[in-house]
Amino acid sequence: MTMSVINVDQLLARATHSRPYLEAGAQDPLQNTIEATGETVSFDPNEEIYAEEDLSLYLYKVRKGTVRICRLLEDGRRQISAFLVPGDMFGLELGDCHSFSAEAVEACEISMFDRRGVQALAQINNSVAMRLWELTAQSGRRLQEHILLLGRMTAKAKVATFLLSLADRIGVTELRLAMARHDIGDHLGLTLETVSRTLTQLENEGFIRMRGARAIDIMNSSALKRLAA
Amino acid sequence: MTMSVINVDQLLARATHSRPYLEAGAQDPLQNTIEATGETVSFDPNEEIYAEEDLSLYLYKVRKGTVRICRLLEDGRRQISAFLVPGDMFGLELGDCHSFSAEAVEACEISMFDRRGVQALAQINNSVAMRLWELTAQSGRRLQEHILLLGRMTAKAKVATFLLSLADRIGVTELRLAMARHDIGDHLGLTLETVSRTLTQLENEGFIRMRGARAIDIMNSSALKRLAA
DNA sequence: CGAGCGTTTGAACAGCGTCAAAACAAGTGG
DNA sequence: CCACTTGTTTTGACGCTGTTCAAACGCTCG
Repeated sequence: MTMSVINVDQLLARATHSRPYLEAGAQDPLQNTIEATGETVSFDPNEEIYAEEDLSLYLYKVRKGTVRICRLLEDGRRQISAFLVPGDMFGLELGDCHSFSAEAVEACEISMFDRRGVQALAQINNSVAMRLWELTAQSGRRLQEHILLLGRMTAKAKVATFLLSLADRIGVTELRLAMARHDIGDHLGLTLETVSRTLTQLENEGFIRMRGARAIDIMNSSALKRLAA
Repeated sequence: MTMSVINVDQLLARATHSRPYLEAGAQDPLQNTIEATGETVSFDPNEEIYAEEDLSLYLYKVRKGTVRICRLLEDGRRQISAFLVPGDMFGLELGDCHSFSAEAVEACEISMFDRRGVQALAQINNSVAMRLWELTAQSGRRLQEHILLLGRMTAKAKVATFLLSLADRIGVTELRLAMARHDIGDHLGLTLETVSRTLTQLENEGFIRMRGARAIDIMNSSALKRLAA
């Protein structure tokens, strides 16, 4: 990974300039001001973007590829709280340190914005502050949904929900999974073996079709939804 | 439950007045401006504060008692994503509708603030906007921790973690549980029977002592922490 | 072609859920 | 003050879902 650091003053300057434009009705001030300053950086598969306890220096946006947000326990257990796909932002946390790590699942391109610059911008530009809140609130809602899944669903319902939400977020029913069974298991609170068994079961029952382990076609979306409930 | 509605203009007026004060270094603008306008309301045990899909009209703060945030599935399964204790705020969500319901676990006193007023205030007062973001970010971090618990912990570790976090948030090692075994189970992704069995097991092993079902003393906090990990 | 992962599949096991009953607590009315 | 009711908690027996351990299979890439 290589990158050049973004200048805070530059950010603030852009913010000031963009103000009249924003007041004229721009939809996403964060898009318009900050994103333009972001430096896009490449990460290799399984490369760490930041670790737990790392200083929180940047706000990130996925351009290409898939990112996982993880917590690790000493004995090797891992929980992936979310997968992020192009368009998703991450890295915005309370305090100066990350409480979770972020890793590239596959080769990724990720835009990085100076966190302090963004926060300074939020101080003077209310639309930016509101947008930051929206981002955080949206991720909160997803976490709530995931809590329901982890706490109250069977393996079958978990996998079905996972496939559907992935299809929904990407916008296609022919999925190419970027992540290994192991990653899916650590996301759904299952072992990789259970994920594998459940997928073959879903295939045998006609809900999905697999063209190789990573390419999954959803054959009957509404029937899958019934499983997921 | 009875209450009088809060006036938006009143809120905005207070916000304007409080500005010089805030700029002089107030710690929590939300505290100083909005909270002063809140109407405190009483709820009975198990009374619903708001339902899923209800219009999101207020921002709430727990004064006394305990609140649970729930999701329900058609077949009766329930997931409690959080318990809230005095000092916690809730009800702040993306969009105009709630995606979760909130219920009083025991008799509660809760302050309510007009949501639109708060948001209007956030538009003109940046400290308020930042505070709203902090609230959301903090609840997000708790949700992440809970995801780790649900996905990767055994029943024993779940219950141990629950007791410790409750003790930590209340600030005492002699707990009086406001909620039933059933509520705890729906929070930890367990059945009420498993919660009960696990508690008696923890008592037999000397980690806790029970003086009646709802009064639990943590005898060995550091040993309990080791279980929780 | 062979080495190294990732995936699938199998068999045995265990943790937790389910069902059922009993013990307990708290409130109600006689 | 006691009998009765209702809801919560505990305890037991049993079974199922998902884990663990192990082996075979199949990609992908030197």
